[in-house]
Amino acid sequence: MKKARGKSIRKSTAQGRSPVGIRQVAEEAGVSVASVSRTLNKPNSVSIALRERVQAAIDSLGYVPNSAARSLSLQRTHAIGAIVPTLNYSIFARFIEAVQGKAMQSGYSVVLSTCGFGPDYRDRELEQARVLIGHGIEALIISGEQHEPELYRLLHARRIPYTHTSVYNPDSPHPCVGYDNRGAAEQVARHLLSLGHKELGALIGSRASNDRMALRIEGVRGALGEQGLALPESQIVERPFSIVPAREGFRALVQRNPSVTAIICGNDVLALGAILEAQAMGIAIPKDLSVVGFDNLEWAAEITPRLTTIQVPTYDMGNAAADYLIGELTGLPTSRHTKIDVDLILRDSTGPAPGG
Amino acid sequence: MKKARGKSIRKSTAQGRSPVGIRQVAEEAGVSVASVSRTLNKPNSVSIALRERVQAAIDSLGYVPNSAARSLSLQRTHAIGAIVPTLNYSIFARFIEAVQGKAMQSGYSVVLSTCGFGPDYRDRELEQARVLIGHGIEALIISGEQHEPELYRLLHARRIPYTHTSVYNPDSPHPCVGYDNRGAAEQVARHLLSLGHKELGALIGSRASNDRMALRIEGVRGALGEQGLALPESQIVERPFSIVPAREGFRALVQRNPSVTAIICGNDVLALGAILEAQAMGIAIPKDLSVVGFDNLEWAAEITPRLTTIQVPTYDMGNAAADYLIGELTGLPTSRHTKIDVDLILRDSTGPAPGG
DNA sequence: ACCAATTTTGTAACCGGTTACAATATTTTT
DNA sequence: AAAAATATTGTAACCGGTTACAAAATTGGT
Repeated sequence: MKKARGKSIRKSTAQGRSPVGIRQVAEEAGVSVASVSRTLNKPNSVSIALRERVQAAIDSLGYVPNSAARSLSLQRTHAIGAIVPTLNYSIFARFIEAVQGKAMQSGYSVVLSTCGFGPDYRDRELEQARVLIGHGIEALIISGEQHEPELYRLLHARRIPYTHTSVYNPDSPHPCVGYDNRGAAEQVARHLLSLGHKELGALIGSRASNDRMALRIEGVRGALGEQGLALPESQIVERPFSIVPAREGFRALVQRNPSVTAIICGNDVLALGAILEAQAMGIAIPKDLSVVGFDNLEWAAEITPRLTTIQVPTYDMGNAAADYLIGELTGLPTSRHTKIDVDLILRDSTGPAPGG
Repeated sequence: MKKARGKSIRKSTAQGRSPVGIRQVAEEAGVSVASVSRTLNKPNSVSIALRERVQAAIDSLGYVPNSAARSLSLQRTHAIGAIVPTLNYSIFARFIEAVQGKAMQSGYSVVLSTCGFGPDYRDRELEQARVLIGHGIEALIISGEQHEPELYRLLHARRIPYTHTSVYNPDSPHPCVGYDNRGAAEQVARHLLSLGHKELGALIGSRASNDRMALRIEGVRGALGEQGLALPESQIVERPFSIVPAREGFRALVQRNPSVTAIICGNDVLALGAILEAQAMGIAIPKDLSVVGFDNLEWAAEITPRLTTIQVPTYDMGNAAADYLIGELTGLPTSRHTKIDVDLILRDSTGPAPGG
């Protein structure tokens, strides 16, 4: 049963990788494989003469280490996974960019997936997570705080550090890096209340597939409740984060609730849709109606009227999330719950309630 | 010199991975490792009884295959790399989203990097590419057609398939999936010429760090040249792709060249900046001045005036790029140069030249 | 110059999968 | 029922790095 697989005739398929391994380098340099490995990984533990000999061999053979072998041996892949709903919204794009930058600084790569904003986002997320885990990620970033229990089971079973993002919940058993959605929405509502608004409307994303939206509605209701006011479901409209649906949603909302004097939007895109449609309908902002956004996208300060919105330091959040996970992976002290501060930016899209 | 590394006492660090390997599963199920591997990879080659026994063992032990070992053995990582200038511009974000979706369908993961829009983008790109290659990517997507020669050397040495994107150049020795930047710009210029415009301005990104911009200027000059017209450097302004610099650039451009009646912008964000600043300056669009964008971002049809721009099917481009590389990797027939068609969308930001 | 302490280098056993080949079990053919 | 063809299973040698331990070489002290 003994047999020797062709060693001299290496795989030579069209796609064949370079047949230069550490052993070839060792032979070329006339040293042992250990010395080559050491030259690469801790050059100081090796004499200068040997180091130079090895380096020459590496250069002449064009040797490049095999990452899979290295990963297998070290039991480390140096890959971090991230799943966001979409990249097509600049908040997430910027977030990922920050994560990637931080990760790279520490020698990690980012493997990316998106799960969409659909009602099945949890299943899709789980599916993506399986692929990422299958790819060997050492840590995982997920968005929001509603996820399949199976996802957590997978992560725990493999002891993969992870963190929620875009949410801050110090009481959660899960780590998180994010902001206080409820508090931010409260702040928005209080601002409107202070301007004399009593009847609010909300143009948001689907709560069923975006837990941040649900938290923000809670926040609005909390602030209203303090004044004995309420936000009935009929004054809430859920629409996808796109301008056209936002316009249509805005129209439905104000036509159904003519007494509403201010609209809280789930993000700046919805707010933009609201403003555009209001303009088309001849509704003056903020004279007839106030509009508040969320995220403070680049153009929020440039449109007319300039948009009152919540400023989210997405880049900081990405850095913090990456820091947390890398800290966990390298055994550094970390805190499970990181709060990212957001600010209400007052601009021209909010004003006193009409006839207030 | 003989020694046995503890086999019974596996690594048990805090970060230690699950010690369940294929051999443990085999033992639990009372079969050989080959059978376990076969159960996982070609279930049909194994009897039902054995398959069920193995599956039970896998479930009871919570076995998850080690991707590094698999990669090492198969000499495949199933990872594709992608480097884009930034994710913070929806064209690239959508592109990556498409690539990722396609890749996942074929069982590949996407490892992502950004290299920015700075003058040093080539070096940063090379650096990122090194990391990605070190991570074991099997193919690489890069943006545009200007790259460090060293990058190509690296890719060729490892026989890593790659493709340029956002550019279409059938004469290039390099594969590409993209559109004809020169032709698209020609089309834009001809449209303006047909409206009677004779003095054009260009508000674009840095040509030095974005080869697409240079190609488009060539296109504009080509179309103008046919009519004996020209686009002097003084009528070209380069600015970062952000609203604030765009506004400032627009102002500089029109103040320096009062006779310009139409402005071709490098993308829709620059065009938006131009429109906003024009409005602030009391310049009527399109009556006094025509503005054309590029990319047809979501809001281009929604702003006032609706933006005339070039529609780029970014999603298709991402799909095509992924298809090309996966085709290369799996030995399918592919074509080196894939053209993505773009269209000029005529809207309200362009009109007859004033007094024409 | 001689022996101990220290530094440098080499050997070979891992990491956890895949798979060629051999051996055994089952089905089909004669 | 025996022989031949086919299907199933097992053994162990890979993939290409890292590193514990041993051995060799160098340095230092007296």
